[in-house]
Amino acid sequence: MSRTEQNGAGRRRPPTIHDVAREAGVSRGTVSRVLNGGHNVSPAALEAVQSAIRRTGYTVNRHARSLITGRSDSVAFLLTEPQERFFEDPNFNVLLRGCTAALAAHDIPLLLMIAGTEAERRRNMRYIAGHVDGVLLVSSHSGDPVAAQLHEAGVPLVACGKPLGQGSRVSYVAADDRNGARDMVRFLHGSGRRRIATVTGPLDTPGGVDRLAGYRETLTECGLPVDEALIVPGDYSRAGGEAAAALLLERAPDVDAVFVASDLMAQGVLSTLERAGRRVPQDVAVGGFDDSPAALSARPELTTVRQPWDRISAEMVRVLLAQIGGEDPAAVILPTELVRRDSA
Amino acid sequence: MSRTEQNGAGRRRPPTIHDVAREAGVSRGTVSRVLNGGHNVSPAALEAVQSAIRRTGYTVNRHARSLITGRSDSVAFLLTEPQERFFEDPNFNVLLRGCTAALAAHDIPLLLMIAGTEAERRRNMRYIAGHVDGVLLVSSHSGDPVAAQLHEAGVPLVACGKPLGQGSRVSYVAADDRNGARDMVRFLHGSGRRRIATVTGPLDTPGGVDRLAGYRETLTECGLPVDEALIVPGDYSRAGGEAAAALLLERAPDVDAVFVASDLMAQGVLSTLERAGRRVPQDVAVGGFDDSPAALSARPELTTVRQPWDRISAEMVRVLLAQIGGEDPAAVILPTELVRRDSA
DNA sequence: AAAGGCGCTGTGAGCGTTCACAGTAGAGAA
DNA sequence: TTCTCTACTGTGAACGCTCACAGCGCCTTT
Repeated sequence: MSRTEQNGAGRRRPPTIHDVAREAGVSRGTVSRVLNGGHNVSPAALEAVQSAIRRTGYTVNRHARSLITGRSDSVAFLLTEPQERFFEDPNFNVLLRGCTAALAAHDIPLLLMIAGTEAERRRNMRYIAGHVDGVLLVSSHSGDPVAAQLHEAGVPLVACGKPLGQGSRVSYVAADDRNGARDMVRFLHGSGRRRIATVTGPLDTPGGVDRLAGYRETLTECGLPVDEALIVPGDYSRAGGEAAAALLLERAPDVDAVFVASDLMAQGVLSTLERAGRRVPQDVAVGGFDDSPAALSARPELTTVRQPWDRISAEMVRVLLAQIGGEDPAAVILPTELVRRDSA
Repeated sequence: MSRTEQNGAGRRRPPTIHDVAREAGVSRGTVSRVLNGGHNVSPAALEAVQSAIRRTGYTVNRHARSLITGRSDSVAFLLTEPQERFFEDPNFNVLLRGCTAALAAHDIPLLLMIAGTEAERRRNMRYIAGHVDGVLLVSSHSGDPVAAQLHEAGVPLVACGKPLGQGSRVSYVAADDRNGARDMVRFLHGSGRRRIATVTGPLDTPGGVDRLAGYRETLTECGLPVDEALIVPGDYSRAGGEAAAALLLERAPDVDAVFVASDLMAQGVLSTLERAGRRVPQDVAVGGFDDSPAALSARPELTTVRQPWDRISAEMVRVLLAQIGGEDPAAVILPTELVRRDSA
């Protein structure tokens, strides 16, 4: 009966550190020490407290703890992309999942915040300052002032992808876009292609810039001329890929390979090429970038450059936690990998 | 100089309710009343406090508030699907975005928790009890005990999709799967198809069961026999769709339409059909379900049944907040809509 | 034998709020 | 005038935790 009243549907107030202390026959202080690493606690007391915790089903009240420590033991995942891209891009799923899991291993919950509109951005900024220990930032457009604002406010911060524009020392983790692009172009060249075009990403994103740079360099390196007619701007979207391919076919009908800066755009390119009667890969080879699920759902399946999203998320969390712990900002660049399938 | 020290990079401790009270020339109590609705506060005091808040840049310390109120003013989005589905299914993005936005409007942050493994599940359960005001649950498999556990623990809870199996009164929001399926089958029949097959979802999910039920009913209603050879089980994955279609062609080569219980599976069906030399929609009409981005990236573009994800997320949040506010659990079923494209 | 150090323990204070209560002043009713 | 009621205001006491400090034995050293 009293048991039922304590644990049953009655929703009794949860046990506190006092209850545990009484149950274990020690003081609050000792329980607290056990909770925070167990230093300077005798083996007997340690055992007594741990057993009492188990018996009472005690869980630390994080609000009370945060109130005094000033830490919140939580982290925000902040997305400042316009929402469309979030929907379309399957990479975010992987990234989000990875970050959640990596944080969970440290018992740190992830707060998801999306700042599409200006109002949302303001709200999130207000929330973050003082309510969150650090921020995992996903925002590639250089016009985005969020990174600078957070950095200035002294909030520990790790960006996914190199924050373009500002020279300020903010941490980031990124795939090696430039070398990934080089691998792909080198591969296309190696398979005999000579009129290699590219559909770029937005040129106000580091990915867009670096992949294009890799493309240019490799062409020169291979002794091919860099023909500006073969360089078509894209926006990472499927529709953008379709339009870019149409423009490309018009400007350079003799194209025999396209390096597309994202898989989603590559899908669009494939679709335009098909409608134009070009066979892939026989007439035109198509190389993507990301190795997202879109690469597998494309027909033919995409030869692409794999971004190591699992490692990226793990590194982002590692760097962020280190920074929260007082270490200096850091930049991490992770290698990509060429994945051969059917489109090139 | 003193200003700089207070607001600059020095990271002074943030203003508290005391600072605001002093600045406004009132007491803590009055400031608190302003913060919580402003009842029983004179216009003069209200104005003074609001101005003081603006001048000091005060933000309420949610930890302190939570400590005394017992509320956390946060909500968990709990995903107990095995991770693969989360990655593949573009619907989750829309749902997640919708929930985040709807909660943000109430200034409530969303904690993302993923419980793929048993360890993760235990950790999350421990966290949820006492740290979160309510849970938005995404988990369709009936074997999942999480819903029951949470409900028993008295945690306000809204499931996405009807929790199968347990009769317990837990809130949920779902699309009208049965009627959606009926609309599609009726449409296929109306366009002259007579050998209408179906690839089902997993039959331990409510969506799988109800869509199949709608299929069966409508066939009978249209005076068509229900041929068990035309009913092939699927698993909501693209690969599952490919396999199901292969099996179907073997069992019933004369099939002239397929109602597929998800767009992703429909992509797989399309791909198998193409390889088998069947033209879509001329030889075989294909209808999907979800109207996810996958429907648009399919070739031909999928005729499908649109699930109102934006409304689903909004309703989930509404029902959850109502329940946190003390109202009774509720079930909400939202209508679907047939979207005509090229595959049927 | 006294002094010093070390390992362990308990205690008080305080983190920033909200809530219940008590108190004040002014308006209206008797 | 006096009383009551209402609208507003201020004050102490929590909420559950961590942290700094002081105290107490006990072992080692001089």
